[in-house]
Amino acid sequence: MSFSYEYFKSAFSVDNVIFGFDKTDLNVLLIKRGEEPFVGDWALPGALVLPDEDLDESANRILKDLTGLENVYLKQVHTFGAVERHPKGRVITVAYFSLVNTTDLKPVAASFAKEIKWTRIQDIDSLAFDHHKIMATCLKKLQEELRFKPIGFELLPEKFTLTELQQLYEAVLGTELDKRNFRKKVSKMKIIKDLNLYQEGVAHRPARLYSFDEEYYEEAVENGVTFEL
Amino acid sequence: MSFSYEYFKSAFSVDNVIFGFDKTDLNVLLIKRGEEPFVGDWALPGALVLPDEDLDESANRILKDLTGLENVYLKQVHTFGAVERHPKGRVITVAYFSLVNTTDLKPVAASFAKEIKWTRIQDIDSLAFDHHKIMATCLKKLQEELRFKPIGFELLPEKFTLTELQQLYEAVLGTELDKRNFRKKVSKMKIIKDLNLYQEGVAHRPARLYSFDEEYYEEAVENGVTFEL
DNA sequence: CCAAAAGTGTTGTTAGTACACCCATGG
DNA sequence: CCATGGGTGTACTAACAACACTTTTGG
Repeated sequence: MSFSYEYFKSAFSVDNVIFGFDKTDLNVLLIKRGEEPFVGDWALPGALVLPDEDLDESANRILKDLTGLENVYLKQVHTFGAVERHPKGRVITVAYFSLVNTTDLKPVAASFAKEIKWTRIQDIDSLAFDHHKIMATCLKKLQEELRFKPIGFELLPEKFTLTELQQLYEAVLGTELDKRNFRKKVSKMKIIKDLNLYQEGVAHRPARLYSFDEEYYEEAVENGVTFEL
Repeated sequence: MSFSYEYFKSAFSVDNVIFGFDKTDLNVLLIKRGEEPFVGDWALPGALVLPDEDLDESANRILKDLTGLENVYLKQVHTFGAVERHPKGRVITVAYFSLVNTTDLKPVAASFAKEIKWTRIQDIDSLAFDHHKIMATCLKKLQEELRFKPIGFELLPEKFTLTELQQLYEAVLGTELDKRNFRKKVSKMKIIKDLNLYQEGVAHRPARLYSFDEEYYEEAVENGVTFEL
């Protein structure tokens, strides 16, 4: 392949906005950069795309390096290619977001990071490169998706209560929701299963536990069940 | 910028699905390729991204070369980066669609094309590279956008009738719509202006002409007025 | 028995859907 | 006067929004 040489020198990267949820807040996994440029600044985890690697694979690799997780909800959002976005040359980056269940999850700083941490979206101020814009774009996309597809379950543990589900929606959408209307709507869709189990050891009436019903879920994600809340 | 050299040889391109509408059908502008690979096959118009060119600029350039048009509705849709998608090397392509009003428009075959033509979407069978998949993805995106944003006007001439608008929605969404309900919905949104003008020279009762009201339109596009039809 | 969160129905309002006839023009 | 598409209203149904009290548990 000669024409890229003749053309110009450039690179592709993938940046991944990894969302997690912890009972009340929506969080993003950030790394502290260990390399120039922007050493010591917080940034989104990302990597150059390998020669024999599809874009989705690359996003999955980043996710696995940091969290050990595979087969997680992953969505390509937008490609950022402003000429000056990388101070050292032309780097076009494809942004993805992923949704992970953070229960029992200990992220580890991979090779390209000095440090790693979950940060509440409302606490993120500035990030390296144009990563703040990338994060904002991915958040907006997540909000849109959540309104029309039942992907919220991806952020929750296997067993969850309806209140947890509602808090998740409230955290992502940044709104308050009516408890009764929320439950009415959720139960009308057929995607959750009542496990006939209850919370234990809580100082109040224990909540029923639910899991989501994969059978209905798949088609609901495809066909975009309206989940306007 | 050294690391791209050390890394691997690759190129970025942009492919543009240019949609037009001609009273009854949704069309896409296709070119007949004048270069290897796939010489003589029909393909989407596309180009390599120039060193000092943003992605959106690149998509605009393709559009201007072929149609002479500028300041047209243009939307980035998805980036395709399968390792084997280009037989001569690694080329990652960013797909855009644009919406153009085809009245008084004569597209010209630019340098990279031997021939150019509007093709009805239902008549497109196979295309070079993975362009059929790209086209299908962009069509799906257009359909989604059209349901929630009033972007259909971009495909129509300045003055249009409500029946033309309805036929456009039917062509894009591939459904039939009820005339009275359609009109009710359109008039509830504040984005079109009655010009108090009528069609001339038609062998039936002449239809009123409308144009869209840019003042309301801008915010409706931003905020995503529900235009579910 | 107190604190804390779980759970549960009804009513009014709004948007959606289905449907059929008369009107204005050119030929 | 005929053919063609333009234009209009109503009744039924389904979804949405607002709202307050009783239940179950741990401490």
